[in-house]
Amino acid sequence: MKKENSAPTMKDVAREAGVALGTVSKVVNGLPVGESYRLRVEEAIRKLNYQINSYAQGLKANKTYTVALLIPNTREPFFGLLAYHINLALLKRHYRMLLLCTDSDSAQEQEYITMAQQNKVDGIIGLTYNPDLIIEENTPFVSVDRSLGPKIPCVACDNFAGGQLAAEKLADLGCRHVAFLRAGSALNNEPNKRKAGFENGCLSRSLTYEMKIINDGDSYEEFEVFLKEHISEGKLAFDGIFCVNDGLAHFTRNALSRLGVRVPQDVQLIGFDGTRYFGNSNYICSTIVQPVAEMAEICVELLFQESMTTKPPLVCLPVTYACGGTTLDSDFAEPDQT
Amino acid sequence: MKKENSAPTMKDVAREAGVALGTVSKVVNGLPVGESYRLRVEEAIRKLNYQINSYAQGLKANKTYTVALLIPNTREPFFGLLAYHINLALLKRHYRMLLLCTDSDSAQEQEYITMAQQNKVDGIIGLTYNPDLIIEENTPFVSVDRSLGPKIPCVACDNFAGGQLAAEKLADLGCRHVAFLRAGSALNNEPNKRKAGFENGCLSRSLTYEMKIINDGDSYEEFEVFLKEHISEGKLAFDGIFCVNDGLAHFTRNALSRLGVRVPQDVQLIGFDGTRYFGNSNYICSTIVQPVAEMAEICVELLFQESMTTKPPLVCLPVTYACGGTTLDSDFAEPDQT
DNA sequence: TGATGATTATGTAACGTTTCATGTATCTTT
DNA sequence: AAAGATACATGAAACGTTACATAATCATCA
Repeated sequence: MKKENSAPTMKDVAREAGVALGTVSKVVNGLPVGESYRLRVEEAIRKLNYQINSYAQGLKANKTYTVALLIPNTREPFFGLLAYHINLALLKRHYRMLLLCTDSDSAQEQEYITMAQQNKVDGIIGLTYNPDLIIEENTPFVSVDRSLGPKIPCVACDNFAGGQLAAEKLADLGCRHVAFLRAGSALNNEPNKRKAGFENGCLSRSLTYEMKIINDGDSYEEFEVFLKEHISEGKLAFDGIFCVNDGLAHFTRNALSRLGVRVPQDVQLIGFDGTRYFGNSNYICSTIVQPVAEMAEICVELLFQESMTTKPPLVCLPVTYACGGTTLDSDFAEPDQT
Repeated sequence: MKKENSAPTMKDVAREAGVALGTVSKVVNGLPVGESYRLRVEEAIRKLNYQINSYAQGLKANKTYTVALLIPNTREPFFGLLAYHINLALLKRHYRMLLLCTDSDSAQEQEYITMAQQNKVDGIIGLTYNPDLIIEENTPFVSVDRSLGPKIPCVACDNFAGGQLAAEKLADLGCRHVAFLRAGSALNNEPNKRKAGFENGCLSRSLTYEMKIINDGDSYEEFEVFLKEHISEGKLAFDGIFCVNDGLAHFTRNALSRLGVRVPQDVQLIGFDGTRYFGNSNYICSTIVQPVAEMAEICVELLFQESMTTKPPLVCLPVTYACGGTTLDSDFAEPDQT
């Protein structure tokens, strides 16, 4: 009767049930308690609609069952996909996830890392391309898609093999002269690996290729100009194009449509990432699929792994190819994982 | 010297600075404190690298500066976009966001609502199509895109006007006979409004139209069959198509490509949602754009608005049209907001 | 029956904050 | 110079939980 509108506490439950505070705690935590006591406490919990206060719990235990995810955004499909799978992997283990979209801003990233520490999160998973970020010593940290030095484990897909696979697929589909398009920060070394793998694949399959690479801040229009320059008498010089990610592939598809080039009839297009529109089908484009669900699982496992010594500095996962309507595949086989 | 590896507390700072506990608290919270004291405390904070423990703070204040977002996933572009903007709106106000992906599972949704209460979040923003969800009384709740009864405020875009706008745009672009495609749960009444608006627009602009509507669980293949049935002598019966969302529009585009129908040359395609691949350009398709950033802002404002009486039961925001390469627009004007 | 031991409930201290009543020092005022 | 007013530092109590030392209960056996 003392408190009017605030939520009931263990003390209230104890009074209601006529038992001691510690007994309620034991019941709530499933520790051994006499049967008659347990029943009375459970009855009182129901009656008062008691909910445990996990912040008091966290204060006492110095453990919060919360992990922070630092990611540029959830708006670009690949990031959204990754955030989703990391969220699932954490919730499965009864961990909560704090989302912190950084917009790839270094200052924001640093601020949010501090914020995460203040929240006493049990760990941080970060997707950041900022090389000189100060990572907290005593908070476990796992990096995704970008190596941040030998002390911090990194989870990524096999970007080199992915580039190679793209070249091989284009060769299998009958291409002879192909193009590689790439945009994005030079700081990020992953696209470089895709490029290297692609070049390697072209060489081994005797494909000739050209490249168009633009820097941060440059306009995508340059790609359209590049493509237009390679059209003569209504015909594109390439019969295959590999784009460094699905977003660029999508842009390229629209550009080709504007230029009157048909996809996949005139030119076949492969992207990278494996982003989709729905659950189990409908890839944005034919693409090299990153095993995002597995990457998320491994991130979480690595984060909770105690001994630093056994943590590998880099986990590199295999990629697969999937048809998404921008290539002339006869098989429309869908890979198993989302 | 007492504690070896645990983080420094206010008590440690007070001892280091030679002041009282309460003084440290005031300095940390920016309350008035004598200049000499402030300097000593700030020095001690730096020296010990003190970080406030926000869980102890939350316990004391019964306020956590945390909001939970319940959303089916962040993988589908529209949800990812919404999550991103809500995250931004909360972080801007120095609130943290707990992400809870529900996969539209009612049991999960209920479980996560309970979880959110236990975390003593200051409010919940939910995107759920579950009509019989038990919403906690004392935790502020705002619904997005779906009305959950008169007691819970809902934020949505003007779906009726959006459908109407789609019809008008197709008419402006020279279409005469168009189609409406729709999939998804019948529980969700928003697509129904889009349909009603579209029909209304077709009537007022003298467009003839056909519809293909499939139910939950039905295969998207049915749309492809429908389209195939409306092709005779290589020509599609429609010169314009309106899809209930961008995902379906994307599927339709691929299906048309398989059927040898060119987009936008042979048929113009408009989706709904305004999802993109990059920040400020590159819509997935020509589309009716939901003002997601504004919706997010209003959700957060409504959540923190004290008096229930002034809370409107439904906030309905205006939509715009944007070209995304699947229509024959002469103007490529981009709307202002992301 | 009374002592012994096993079992289990009890109640207090502690986690790191904030708040508030108390006390001390400095400054005005006449 | 003394007294009242002001300003501000102090330290204890409280938030809701867990853990541990203590106490109470009960059954067993000599």
